[in-house]
Amino acid sequence: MMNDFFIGKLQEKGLKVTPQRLAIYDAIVQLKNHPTAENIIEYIKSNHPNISVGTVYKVLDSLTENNLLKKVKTERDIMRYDAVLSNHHHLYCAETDRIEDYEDENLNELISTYFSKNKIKNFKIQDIKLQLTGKFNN
Amino acid sequence: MMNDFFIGKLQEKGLKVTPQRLAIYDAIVQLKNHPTAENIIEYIKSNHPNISVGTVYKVLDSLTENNLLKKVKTERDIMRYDAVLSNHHHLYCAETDRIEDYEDENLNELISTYFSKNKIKNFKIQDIKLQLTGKFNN
DNA sequence: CTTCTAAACGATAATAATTATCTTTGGAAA
DNA sequence: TTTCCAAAGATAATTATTATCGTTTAGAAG
Repeated sequence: MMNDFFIGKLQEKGLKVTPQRLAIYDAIVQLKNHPTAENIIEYIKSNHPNISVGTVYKVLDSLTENNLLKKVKTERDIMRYDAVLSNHHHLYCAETDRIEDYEDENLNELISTYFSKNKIKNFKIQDIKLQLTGKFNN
Repeated sequence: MMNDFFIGKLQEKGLKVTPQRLAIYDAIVQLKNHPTAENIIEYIKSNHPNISVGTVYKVLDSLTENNLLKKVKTERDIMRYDAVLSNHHHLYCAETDRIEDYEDENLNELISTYFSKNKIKNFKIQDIKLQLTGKFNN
């Protein structure tokens, strides 16, 4: 089951497995479009009517700190969250604020090969992320 | 002179050339590290003690709308601004929040060639931006 | 050089997202 | 069962940003 991975990760990090954490994580997985805190609250409201806004932010924060989630930043000043942890890039439409994950091993290969041949002076790369801005056809 | 370019751009866009706009633009150019609105206000306070916070935000907004500035987003929820308009990428250190511009025509070439051969289905690319996270050596 | 007017500014209030504080709770461990 | 602490809930506070609105000013026109 999907959540077994997440439960395992929580335990591995010494974080308690709580209904709130499960619900929030599940919401991010279900809400494909890299939801905001507000989206998440809205989504889980039916099952968890009493969840506190502060709790959602705290959970998002601790999960991010523990690398169980990633923050996604856009042009707007609202933080969004991503449950996909594998190395991937983002397709972003500025008009609709839609974000989709884009995985491309060949591209990663190409870029990291490039940088292994062309070092940047005074900078040690830890992560390379591509933001592809444009328009979705559907 | 540096500002002639900017003044020309303002006029071209039908925007009035005001001391505030000149000061704000100059601040962003001088403050190398992609300043926040607050950084800018702090910087120009000596010459323009009476500048209003709202004005700074409005100027940043209209200059961004008119493509005289670019917004730069980081993990943090503070917007930062960039006066360099040529196509470039960013080197970003999450620890120090330092951001440097990174221009690399060969890399741009490499990536755009890749995407002209490998189209993304359902997505039309308008802009490709690389966020290189890591550490500066100085 | 004056006049005129929309654009821009300054001051201030308002909003929205996020964070902090403080109390309560629930479940693991003694 | 009692103790203990991480985590949740409620609420207040903060922070960046936006909106409002009266006043000023850039710059075109006379």
